[in-house]
Formats: sequence, structure tokens, C-alpha cells
Amino acid sequence: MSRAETSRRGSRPGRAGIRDVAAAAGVSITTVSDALNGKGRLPDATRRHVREVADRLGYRPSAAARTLRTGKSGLIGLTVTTYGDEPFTFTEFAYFAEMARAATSAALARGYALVILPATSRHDVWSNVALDGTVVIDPSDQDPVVSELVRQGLPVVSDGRPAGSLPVTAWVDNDHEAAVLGILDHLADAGARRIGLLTGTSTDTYTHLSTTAYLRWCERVGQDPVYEAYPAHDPCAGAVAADRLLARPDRPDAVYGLFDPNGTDLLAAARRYGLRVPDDLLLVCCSESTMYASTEPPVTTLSLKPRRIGTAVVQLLIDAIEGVESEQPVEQVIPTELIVRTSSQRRSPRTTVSPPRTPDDR
Amino acid sequence: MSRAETSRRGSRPGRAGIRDVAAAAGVSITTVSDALNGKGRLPDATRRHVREVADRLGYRPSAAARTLRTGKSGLIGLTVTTYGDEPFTFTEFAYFAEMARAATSAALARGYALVILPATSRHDVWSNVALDGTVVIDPSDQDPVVSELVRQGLPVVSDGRPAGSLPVTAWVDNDHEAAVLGILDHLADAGARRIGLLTGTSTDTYTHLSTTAYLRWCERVGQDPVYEAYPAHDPCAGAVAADRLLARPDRPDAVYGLFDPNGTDLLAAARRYGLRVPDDLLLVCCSESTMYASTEPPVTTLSLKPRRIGTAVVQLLIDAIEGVESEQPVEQVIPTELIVRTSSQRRSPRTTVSPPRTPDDR
DNA sequence: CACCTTGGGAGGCACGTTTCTGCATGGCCA
DNA sequence: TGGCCATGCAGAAACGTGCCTCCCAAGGTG
Repeated sequence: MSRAETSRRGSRPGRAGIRDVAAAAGVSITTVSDALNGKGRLPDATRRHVREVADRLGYRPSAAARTLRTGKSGLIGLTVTTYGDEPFTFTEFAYFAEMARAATSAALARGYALVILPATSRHDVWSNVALDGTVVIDPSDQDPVVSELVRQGLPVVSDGRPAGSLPVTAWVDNDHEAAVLGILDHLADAGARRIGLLTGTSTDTYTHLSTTAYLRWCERVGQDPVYEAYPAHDPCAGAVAADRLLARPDRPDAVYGLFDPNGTDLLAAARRYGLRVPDDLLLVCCSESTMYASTEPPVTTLSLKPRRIGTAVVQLLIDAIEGVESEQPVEQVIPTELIVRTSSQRRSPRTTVSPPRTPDDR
Repeated sequence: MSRAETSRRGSRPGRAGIRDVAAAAGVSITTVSDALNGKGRLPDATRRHVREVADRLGYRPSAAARTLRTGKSGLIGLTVTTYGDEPFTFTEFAYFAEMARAATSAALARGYALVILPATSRHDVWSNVALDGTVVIDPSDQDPVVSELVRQGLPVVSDGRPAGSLPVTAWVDNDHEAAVLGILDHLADAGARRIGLLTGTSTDTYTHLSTTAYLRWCERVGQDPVYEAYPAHDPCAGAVAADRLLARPDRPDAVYGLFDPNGTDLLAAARRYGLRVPDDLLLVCCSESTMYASTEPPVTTLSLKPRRIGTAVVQLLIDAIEGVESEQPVEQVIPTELIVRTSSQRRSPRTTVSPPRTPDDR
């Protein structure tokens, strides 16, 4: 059977294979492969000729075949823990969305594409996609997905310090304790006498570290802890918890909320109780939303810098995939940023509107 | 060379191939494949035996080989137009994040994974990933990416009515004209005499359709148009444009803002000019953020239902991939939802806080 | 003239599946 | 007893690349 016949039989009308290019250019498959990939010893004339023929035929190399042959797919996974049937929770939404966006950008800039896969996904989805490596967000202790991945020899980089002895390749995280302590000191400096905390009931690392840091700070300065915990994945529960916190007999004169919607919820609750912010109540919450720059009053927020984390995580992962021994340490701590606005400044409240923030370096 | 030798040479220590399973189970490759995929004529005993051996060896079928053989990768692309170097713009961020989340969920529920790819990505990324089909968001007229994809015979479903004669397989969109007209009527009903518009300078379909609908409505009711346009991708420009709109000599007594941050920006501008909302100024903006439920006052928002759109788009795409002739029409119009809050109700303003919204069906 | 080097390119195997085809066996019926 | 069908599996051909090996011709060198 002639080569022309072979190539004609296998391919559907729309798709040209490397064999078709070779036949049309009058060269061998090897030459086509070498010419298009910049390898081998070929004169420029041949290289250009092959490229031109390939363009004319609209040739696109088969990603599946290349992956099978080289063992590299150019795909990295982004694994998130799921609550219910949604890929990510409501409260972490802004953080996760920003982080995923930055990760996508960073991956694309290095020639990789990013696939979002929930940790508890149907098994067939996981085995249907060839991954070169995976980013896991806040993996739980003894996470079965991570173990399985490292068993397959794939690099795994974690957003969030891995609990227990999870064998991740690298990890990136904030210093949550330092962030909470910084905020509590900031509130105390602004005149707070009793600082309350709005926290979550779930057992993830972020909630746990932040809460214990708060409790230790209270112990150190001799304040009774005043906090309300609620299921953070329930968007309605936050408003109720904020209300409960301000309804307590030992009502705090300053509150830090660990989750994104806590700021508006606390503002609304303060209005209901006739509390002026910041005069009667100082407010800080952890959020990535720029809307807090133009609320009444503007609310001081702690940014966890999801964009920097997403970028760093992907860089570490791709370095590991490509065997680059990164100059960066395999454990990176990204500093948080406290964006101080009116809600946490009792002295000399700014009357001017705080300048709009640039979208970069968030 | 014996089969055992063959299988031992090719595979790395960590990964077991189908040949290893066949050898360990004492059957042929065909039998393993049939047993694991539920095909062929095999007694249950053989099937169970093969499955057990495969589990014991930790066998995971190679996605690349399967894709190469079957032509189906189980991956669908989500293509977004880029402004600058980021995958999606700042103003569309909440909409896009929600839409992408819903699309991811819907894809996973049907056994597919979703890859986010910017339209103007480096070409090697596009050719490195095997896609079964693609969702494009708001494709421009004569979009080269779409043409290329349909030339390859891949189904393409569009979020947003395709401009020109773009040969998409199906599309999903809101009725933006009807939405704008509904809002303008709503504001007029609430007592507005001169309604202003905060719009964008870019030429995408959403901005264009909404603005022309506004202009036609003005013509019909005999009102002079009062609008300010600003580059929507610039997060700072919105605040300036909101300020400009309220500083005009023909200051409107009601404003509709086309983009997500317009609500807080307009609220801040109104405070600067001493305008009470809703008494002196009625306010509506298009947003997916639940924060507008607890601003002061709560702001009426138009939701474009990104979750329903993301789900619908993916369903249509997978139906097309799998050759299902969908009962649904290939052109779906998703209704928008006007969430009426205090900012657009001059009569009987609600003093109670509007109930927190459920996260579903947004 | 024999030998080596270097450029230019072809042959063919392997990656790990899926699946088409076909072989053997045994039971059933005419 | 011979044909026939159902059952239970094995062989082997693809799928489309990448790359290792090898071949050939043209010079250069002793």
C-alpha cells in the first residue's frame, strides 16, 4: 500500500496529519517533525518549505499524540476542596477567583493551560485528563488526592501549609498568625478596648490558625475572648452571626471578621444597633473586594494577596515539572497587606475618599 | 522478546500499563480493556478478577493514549477575550467568575473538565491541548479563533449572540434590550423624570446593545439622553465617570450603571454632592454581587444570571459533542432578574433589611 | 586510493490504548 | 454426524507523534 493511500484512509477530511504534510512537501515524517520543532540538522530552505506546506494544509499537531509520545501534556490541575456540589465555597469565592485567575495567567505565560478539578470529583474525570502536575488549595491532613498524585510521581504544590506530613513538592502560604496579630495591634492602637472576632466553624487551616492566634493574643493582653463562629459556607449565617456578636452583653468595640462578606454584614448590624463606625465600633475584615473602598464608611481590609499566591504556586509547580531547581525556596510565605481605611481609624478620620486602588499587585 | 520483558522495559517504576495488568492477571490486553470498560462478552468472574488485579497494581489508564485512540479528550475550552495581559477584565470579573464556576460544575457533572484559554493566547498553548469543543464568551465579529475551531470540525457554543455570520453551533444570551427597557420603566414608575446612564466606551455587544436601547427609550419618551461613557476595563475611571455624571448641570434624578462597581461609585459620588438615595437620586446597577444587599442604602441590581448561562452553554456544547440532538433550541435566551432594593423605590422605602439571598439560581 | 567527517535526510520503533477480526470450544438441533 | 451459533477470549492493527538509528553523498586528508 502506498503512503498516499495510507494517509488518505486514516484521516478525516478536516484534519491533516504529519504524514500528509510529509507527502505534500515531498519529504519524510522525520523531516517534517524536525523542521516544525526546530530540531535536527536541516538547511533553512527545507525548514521554510516544510513550514509553508504545513501552513497551507492547516496542519495542527495532535496534542494527544504528542502527549503520549513525550509524556508531557502541558496541563496542570487546580484542585479545590468542595463544600456541597460546588467547586468552591461562597465565602472563599473572591479569594479563589482571584487566585485562579492569577494562576491561569501565570500558567499560560509559561505555555501551560490550567484545569480546575474538585478534589472529590468523579474518578473518571481525574483519569481522563493527563496532568503534568497539580496545585492543591488548602489540602486536608492525609488528603487522598495528594497521596495518589505523588504516588504517580507527579509534582504537587500546595496553597496553604500542608497539614501533617503531606508529601507536597512545595507550598506557598501567608503568615496568618502574624496577620491576625497585626490587625489586633492595629485596632488596639486605634483605641479598641475589647476586640471581637467573627470566625468560622469549619476546621480548615486558615480558620484554625487565625482563631488560635486571636485567642493567644487575648490571653497575652488579658482580654476575655469575644467571638462568634458560624458555618462560613452558608451565606446567610454570616449576617446572623454579625448581629449576634453586636447583641452580646459584652459587646466589643472593635471587630475583625475572617471572611469576605463580614464587612458589609457588620456594617448593617451596626446600623441596626445605632452604632457609628468608626466612632462606636472599629471594623476590619479579610477581603479581596475593592468595594470596601467606597462603602460608608470605607472598611479596612486585610488582603491575602491571592494574585501573588496564585502566581507563586504555579511558578513553583512548573519549575518542578521542568526539573528546574528553583532559586526560590520550596516554602514561600507571601506577606499580607492591611489596607487601612476609615473604619479602623478613630483619630483623624479621613474625609476624603481613599484613592481607587490599582488592579496590579493585589 | 517475551511480553514481560517488553512491559518491563517501557514503563517507569511508578506507572503500571495495561500490559502489566494483563500479564499479572494472566489474560490478554483485550480482556483487560473490555473488563475495565464494561464491554465485550466476559463472565463476571473474569471481570472481577481483572478489576481486582488492576486495583492492586494501582493501574490508571493513560488519558493521552485513550484520547489518541478514541479522538475524545473529555476537555472543553472556555475562551475569554483579553484586555491587556489578564484573562478577563476587571469589570466583568464577578460575572465571569460566576459563569466560569457554573460552567466548571456543569462540565464536571457530565464527566468533562474545563480549560480556560484566552483568545489571544500563544499559539502553542492552543495546539498543546486536545479539546472536544469550546465555549467562547462574547466573540467579536469574524473572530479568528472561532473560525479556526469550526474549520477543525469542533463544536463552538457562544455566550453572547454572535455578531455577523459567525458560524457557532449554538449560543446563549440575555435579552439586553428588554432588560434595559425594563429598568428604565421601573425607574420612571418610581418617579424618575430624567434618567442617566453610566456606560462604557468599548464596542462589545453588551455595551452597544444596552446603550442603543437607552437612546431609543429616551427618544420614545422624549427625554434628552444624559450619559457618561468611560473605559470599563479601567477600575479607576468608573469613580470619575460617576462623579462627572452627577456634576452635570442637567443632573439626572435616576441613574442606571452598566457595570458592577458603578453602584458603590455612584453611592459615593451621591454622598459627595449631598444627594440622598433614593430620595434625591434613584439608583440601579448591573451586578452579581450580593454586597449590594447590605450597602447603605441597599442597591437595586440587575443580575444577568451568569450561573444559568454558564450551565446552559456547557450543556449545549456537550450535547453537540456527543451528537445528542438537544431538545433545547440552539439559541437560548436567559431571562435577567431585577432585584429591587431600596435605592430604586421612592415610595414606601423598606426599612427592614432585605433578606439574604440564597446562593442558588443566581 | 582508502578513510574519516559532516551535512541532509529516510526508516522504523515506541508511547498505551481501543477495537475489529478471528479462533477455539462446546452445546444444540436436524 | 455435521453444521451452526453462542461464548470466551487472543492477535494485531491502528491513532499521530518524537526520536534513535542508520544510510548516502560530498568533501577533506593521509
